[in-house]
Amino acid sequence: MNLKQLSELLHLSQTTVSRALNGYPEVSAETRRRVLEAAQRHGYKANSNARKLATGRAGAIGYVLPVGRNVDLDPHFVEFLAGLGEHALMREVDLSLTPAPREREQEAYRRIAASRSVDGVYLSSMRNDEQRIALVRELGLPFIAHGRALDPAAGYGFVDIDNEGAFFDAAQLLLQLGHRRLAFVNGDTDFTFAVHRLDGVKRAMAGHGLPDAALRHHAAAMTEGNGYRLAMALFRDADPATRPTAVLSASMFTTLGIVRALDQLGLKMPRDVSVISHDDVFPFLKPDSFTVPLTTTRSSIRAAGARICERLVNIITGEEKAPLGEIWPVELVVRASTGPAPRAG
Amino acid sequence: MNLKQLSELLHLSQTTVSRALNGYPEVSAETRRRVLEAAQRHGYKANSNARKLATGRAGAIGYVLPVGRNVDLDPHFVEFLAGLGEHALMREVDLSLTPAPREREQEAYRRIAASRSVDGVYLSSMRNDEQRIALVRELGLPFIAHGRALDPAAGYGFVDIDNEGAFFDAAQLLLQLGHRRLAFVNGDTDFTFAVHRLDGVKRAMAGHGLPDAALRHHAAAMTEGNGYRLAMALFRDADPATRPTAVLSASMFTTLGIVRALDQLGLKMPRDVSVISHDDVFPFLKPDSFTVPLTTTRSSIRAAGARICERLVNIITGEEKAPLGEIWPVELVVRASTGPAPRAG
DNA sequence: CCGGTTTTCCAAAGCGCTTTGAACTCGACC
DNA sequence: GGTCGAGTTCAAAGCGCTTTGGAAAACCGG
Repeated sequence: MNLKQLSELLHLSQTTVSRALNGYPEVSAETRRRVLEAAQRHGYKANSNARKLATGRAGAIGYVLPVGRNVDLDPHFVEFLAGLGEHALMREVDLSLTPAPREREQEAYRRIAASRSVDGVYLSSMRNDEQRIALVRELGLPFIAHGRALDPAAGYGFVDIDNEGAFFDAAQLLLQLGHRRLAFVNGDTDFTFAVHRLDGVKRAMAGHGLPDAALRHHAAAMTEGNGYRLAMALFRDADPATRPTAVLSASMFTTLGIVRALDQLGLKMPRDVSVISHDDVFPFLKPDSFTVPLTTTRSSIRAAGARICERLVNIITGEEKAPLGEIWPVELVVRASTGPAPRAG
Repeated sequence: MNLKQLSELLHLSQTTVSRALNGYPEVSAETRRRVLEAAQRHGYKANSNARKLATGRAGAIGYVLPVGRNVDLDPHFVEFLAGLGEHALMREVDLSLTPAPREREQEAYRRIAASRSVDGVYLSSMRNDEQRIALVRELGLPFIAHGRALDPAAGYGFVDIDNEGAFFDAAQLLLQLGHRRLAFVNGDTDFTFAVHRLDGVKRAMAGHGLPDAALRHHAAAMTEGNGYRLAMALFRDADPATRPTAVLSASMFTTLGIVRALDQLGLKMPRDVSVISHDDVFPFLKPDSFTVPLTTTRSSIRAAGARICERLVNIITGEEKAPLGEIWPVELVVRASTGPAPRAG
């Protein structure tokens, strides 16, 4: 059933039927009722491709999905997607994923832009050497970033969390508890979020007169295995008098590994080691259900997904005309994994 | 730049340019070269919506993304997506996600079908009372299922793993090791995979003369918290003479909780309790990096994603004309978490 | 050199929708 | 009675591509 058939059936023009369906005012109430009723009865739905062609709007937002043999999608992506999806539903937009390996990312964006298959895109996993912003700008593709580039010369829309502040607060708490030998199991510092977090920790340390070099810092992919390995390297065979007394962890997955290593080495939280983890709020893995409930810096990535979608749609429709950066505060939730530093000796 | 402009630029008709670009034979090598070169130079890309309208093909596969306040997307979805994406890239199809709450799922499929925004869909998380198969059939929407309905009257394409066999093998191993009191922390038995797994465990038990009632079976969402809670319920304050000596776990997340509970209760694997977990192969959480490496039933969900995409595209193009069920064997990987049952007493 | 292929190219007709510009109806108003 | 404006409806022109049904050009053997 297409528009032509429906309009013939109703003895009306396609114009009128189209307008009745799309809620334009210049059609009588009675006609609209008839049209709606007939459309309903015959299960008529406008062909989305025809509509897209005619209007120039795609009714979808895009994302370039990084794929490749050794690319692991962040598991938090699914939470982000859930948030995005919830809002997308309200605004009746679809989400179009274009898979692309990193080296063909540019090409993918160009294709998206030229083929007009989406109305806008969101960028995530912002890197230090971020190229995409200039690219999508050049392409005239409306966009919003989840996270931000290092370069503060922003002028584009983004939603980010206050990574610097979060890890400042976390480190600050540890320092106030008397810890002086801190370790930080960070994410890959090619990404800006990891850089910001490191900055936060350093700032807190500087505030207590500690040099950057006093921090045991490790950057790696945020997997359970890496958390375990790094914690083992830090604590196995380490002199209790010089080993770290507190660990900051960038994700619940690394924390999982860290906790496992501590367990195995017989180190107790918070007696021997205090631990603070970042928590993106992942329903399958909750910090308060750990044996020793974890102190965390908490920020819902799902909420971020919803907000990203909301703002991107607004940017596309023009409701948001001068996109700006938005930085969310992060809660520090103190639970049982943090405590006073063990007495020296 | 559109086709018309490009063709004028080349002093050729749109027909010829279109054909040159799309690899049709009726165009001279020289002309094709010129066209390709010009298209390249001016960055011409066919408008995807126009093309879709003209060809009737969408160049995308669809998925109805379950969303809602209390719906948690399975974290494995991201791995599945990675696999799907890898193949989608090769076949140059996009992935279109249509968010929908469960109660408006039907509507979403109808909309997808009527608006022809995708060429086919895949279904996942198959339920016992699966309605979607009949629906997409009625809608004439090409589809493939990840997993399968209970009803063996198949006749549709699916890719599933041998859940029954996997858990039969796992239970069998435990039984052969002398375990007689088994517990099974299963996933939600509204889903068929959980039912199949339970069947497998029961079959193995029956083979050893054990009644179904001898199994401590618990079905719940596969979260770390649930694993912990259920393991605690099984082992805390339990008489060592009657408590389970082995636990089967449906996912690495529940296993995480189970292991935590055992740790906390001072129970050692495999001395006090043997554990076998199902492992979907999640790079952020590996069974062989556990303190006690876990015996697992292993099957890559990423590989399944790739295969699903491959077959769905084939079904759409008609290369696969009589879609059939495909059931993958599951490896049983024996590591250190399983051992002989503790001596009675 | 000619009729018949084969190769190469083209004009025009869709695909199914939106939207412009015009027309038609009808009561109101002067 | 004529004009005006509001309220309805419509025909037709796109949107940018693919594809059908030729036609022109080039090639071929006889």
